[in-house]
Amino acid sequence: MPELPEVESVRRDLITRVQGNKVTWVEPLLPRMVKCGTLDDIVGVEFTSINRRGKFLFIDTSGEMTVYIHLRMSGTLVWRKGIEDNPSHIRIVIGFQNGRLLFRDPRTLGGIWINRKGEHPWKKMGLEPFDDNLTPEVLQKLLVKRSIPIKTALLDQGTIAGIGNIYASEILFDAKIDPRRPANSISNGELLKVLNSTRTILNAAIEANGTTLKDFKLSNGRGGEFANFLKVYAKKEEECYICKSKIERIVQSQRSTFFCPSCQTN
DNA sequence: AGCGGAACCTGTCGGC
DNA sequence: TGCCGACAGGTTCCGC
Repeated sequence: MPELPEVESVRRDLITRVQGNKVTWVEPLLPRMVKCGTLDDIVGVEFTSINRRGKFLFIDTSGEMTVYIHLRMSGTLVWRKGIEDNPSHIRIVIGFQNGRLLFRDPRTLGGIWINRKGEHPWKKMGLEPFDDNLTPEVLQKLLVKRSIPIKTALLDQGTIAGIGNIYASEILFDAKIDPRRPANSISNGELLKVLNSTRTILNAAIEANGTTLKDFKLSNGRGGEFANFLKVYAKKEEECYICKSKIERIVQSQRSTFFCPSCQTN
């Protein structure tokens, strides 16, 4: 479910809920979602800062451990301050004196890692989209041996961190590039367009608190507003707002891709 | 090394 | 109403 803008929105939201708070109790209702370490190791420590890398949230603590959270497809974090019953599909509970943070995840694909400081759970992670070191030249070097479609390459977290299925389609529409083109056929000038579109779209999506199509919610239960600004994603058979052609849906790497066959011809 | 496809899960929705 | 396949904001693993 959540891509970079959604995770970033969750991060900003969490700062207002749990930054500076001390964990007083934990409850791993679905233990297999604790991917590494044990929740017991964070009882008694303070959450000192809430950070993000790609689609991972990570929380620095006053103790020895860092808490990493990945929401995968259907994860959300829910804040409850009273003693009401939990909503459905709560897998992990992190309790504080003033409330509790609930990791809700119907599909149970998400996870939490309790790692020693500096030991992150990801193997390969590209530069952050807003990193000044991310240039067309860097991208070209990453893609030169890759014959997979550019859309699929954008989903690879080793290319640019944080892009997912919605924004990959939106970015390529904005850059006017055919999602089916081999990644290593994209010129430097076009990679600059991809980069600019990535930044424009992710920025706008963060400002809108992300995209809520169905499940995505912030800890207060509210969704993001960027669905109102999507140009192609989930718009099969609708008219392209620029040229009035019908938006098409194709499948690449077992995922939906949406694009305008007339605007994205290069 | 790079690629395609299956696997991991559960829920929902549309068609017949 | 009920069943069944398609589909869902993601990643990892396995064989070629």
